[in-house]
Amino acid sequence: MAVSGGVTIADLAAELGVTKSTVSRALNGYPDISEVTRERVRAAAQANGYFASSAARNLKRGRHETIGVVLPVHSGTMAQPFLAEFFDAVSRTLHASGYDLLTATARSREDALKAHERLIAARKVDGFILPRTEVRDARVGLLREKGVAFVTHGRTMHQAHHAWFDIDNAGAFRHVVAHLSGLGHARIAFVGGPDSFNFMSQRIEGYEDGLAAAGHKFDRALVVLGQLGAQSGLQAARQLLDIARPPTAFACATDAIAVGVMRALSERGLRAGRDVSVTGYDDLPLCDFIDPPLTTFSQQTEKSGERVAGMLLELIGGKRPEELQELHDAVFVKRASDGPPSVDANGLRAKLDAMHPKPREEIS
Amino acid sequence: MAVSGGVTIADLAAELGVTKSTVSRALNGYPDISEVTRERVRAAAQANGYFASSAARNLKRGRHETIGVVLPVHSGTMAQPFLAEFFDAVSRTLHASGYDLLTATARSREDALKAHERLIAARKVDGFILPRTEVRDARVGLLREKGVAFVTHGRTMHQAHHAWFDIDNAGAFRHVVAHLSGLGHARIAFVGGPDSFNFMSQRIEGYEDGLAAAGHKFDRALVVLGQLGAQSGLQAARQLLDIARPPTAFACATDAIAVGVMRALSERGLRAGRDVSVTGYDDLPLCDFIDPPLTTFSQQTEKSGERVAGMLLELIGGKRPEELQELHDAVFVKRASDGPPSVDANGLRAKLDAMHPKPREEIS
DNA sequence: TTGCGCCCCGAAACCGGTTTCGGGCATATG
DNA sequence: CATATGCCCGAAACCGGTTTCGGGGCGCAA
Repeated sequence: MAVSGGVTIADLAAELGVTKSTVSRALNGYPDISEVTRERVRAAAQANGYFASSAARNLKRGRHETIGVVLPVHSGTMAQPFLAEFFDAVSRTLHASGYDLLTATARSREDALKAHERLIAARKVDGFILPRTEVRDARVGLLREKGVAFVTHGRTMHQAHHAWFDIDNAGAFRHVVAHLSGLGHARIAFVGGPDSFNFMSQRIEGYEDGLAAAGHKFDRALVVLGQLGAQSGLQAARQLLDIARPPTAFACATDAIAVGVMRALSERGLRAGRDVSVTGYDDLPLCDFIDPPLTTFSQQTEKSGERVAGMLLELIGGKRPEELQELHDAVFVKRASDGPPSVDANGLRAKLDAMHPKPREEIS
Repeated sequence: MAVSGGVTIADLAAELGVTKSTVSRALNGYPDISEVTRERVRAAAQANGYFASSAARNLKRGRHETIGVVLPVHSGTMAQPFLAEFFDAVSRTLHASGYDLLTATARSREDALKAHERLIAARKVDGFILPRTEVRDARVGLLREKGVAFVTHGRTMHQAHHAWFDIDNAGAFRHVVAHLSGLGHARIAFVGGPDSFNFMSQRIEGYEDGLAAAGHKFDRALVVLGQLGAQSGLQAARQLLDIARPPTAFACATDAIAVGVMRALSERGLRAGRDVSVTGYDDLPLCDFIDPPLTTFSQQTEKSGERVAGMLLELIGGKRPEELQELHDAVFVKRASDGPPSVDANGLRAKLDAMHPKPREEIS
């Protein structure tokens, strides 16, 4: 029931009356093979469905034509909403160069490190893609030490010394703060997750820069960092609506968080896009269908996947890491969850107090 | 920059003053090695970070300790909402037996077939997991012909002859129809996707059986099969709300579809859980946070992944496919999008006509 | 003391390719 | 006509393991 032994290069050579070396050279495009022989070999290979055993080839070549990605599944199940698209883009790009994708998952940082070490030791991969970087990321230390090729999806503390692809998270949040400020919001909250993630610290940075650019002063009380999921957004928003001068706009670090925030709003009788503004980030497929449709940012995951994979192939091809560093823009997707504030912070406080809504039952 | 050549078995043998064969046997648990030698070898391997090259080992053994899964990314981007969890479960299970997971993506049936053929020919994998089966699935034909081990996630036309893991989709929809009927609904719609998918045809079947069991007659006009995403649900619901006797309950084949349906309802001034009932299937993480929280089914993707991978390992281990066929139950997750009908079909028609709401702008 | 068997381990073949080295043959050159 | 040159291709080593075969040393019985 295992994979049946296909036709080998020796079989093919015997059938053609030549040696293995001739077959190998013909198929691999070596110049010292006559065109007629090459074509004869090609035809026979095609006819017999011959395909070089990757194990045998890799053994000699020292390459494996496989790249690895171990994806962290801790830190919330909503962690990788666009996973399929990203994989698709990566897979297709690698595929075009004859590479395959080996995936593993890790539930903790230690798991992730062990997974990388094992894959390297077993010589199963030629390089890695590192998704979801953290500011100080142990994986880059390990891979640099081992001398293994890798490109990160997101920058790190050591970004100067490795290949990376990143989205301009800071720019996106500068933009959204400017946007909200332009609509008239003076109290803009940031609802995010752990700032150990590089993308999160960048979004916070963009938020702060945006506030400064708009001439608003930073208020520590308006920043809540919980987890990445909706549950965390729900709790954060409840908390933010209870302060003396509540925010009239919520810049959320992820769409999932935004959905949680919107749920907290409806608990209090508020509606995003009318009473207050809510924005997200990710552009989940469902964003367009929730009520109101969520204003957010699109990551262009497809392009990201293509570039990350492409850059890794170039790196393996010999390009220097310093030449392989790309920053792309997130695109703002305007929908209906934002708008001018109906009242200012004090007015919102009064409105909330006036309603005194009976809180709904807790969401488990 | 490629994976640096690690320590080889020859290095280790030289250091220990024994031959490669001794090292190999010691590490692989052969009985004809003295305990002291075995321990000496183990210690040296540990100390030098020796790990057998998988390419070399596989070349001789004919196994690859890798299993493949090519996932279809056509048919809507929402196709695999629980992908990360599933991968995690599969990956961990395989991992525990020393196997790795090779993934590829396919944008069409032909792509998928080609991907399988290539992986087999290159002898990169020992077996496959086939996600998202179709009723007549070309992949099972190919793999059976090639004699490659595989287990499907979902049954097929040829289920008697291969290993499969499936969720009782029909049972779930029998259950939800009984539930809605018990609440008093007499006109229950089914909003689904292409019935070429095996899970879809099973859900339809369960829906029909449920209607029969409840004593309702099947009405072709209440079944709309579009695509799997929210957009399709939106359109289907619009259409269903326009018929003479509209449904008071919508049993949706996926959560994404249900979200689209709920959007159509709010367009017409209706609210799920109060005016009409809506149910989904998948239990997406966001289901709990949309308004109202969506009643749905959970697939227990983690257990699914573990079993699928486990079954494949057993199959490779020599077990017969006929012994590896498991059907599990989906679990009903009751939330707030369902309830007794406020009016019957005629009443709903009248209500809709009375409201004459100005339709909102189209969702792109 | 010799013979026999058992416990360990060394020697070498082998897996299926790639690559280095070298050589035969035809053609160009002196 | 003899030699140099270049085009093709065969022979064999090699990649890093696994596995088969065989044999040395030692204990034990005859």
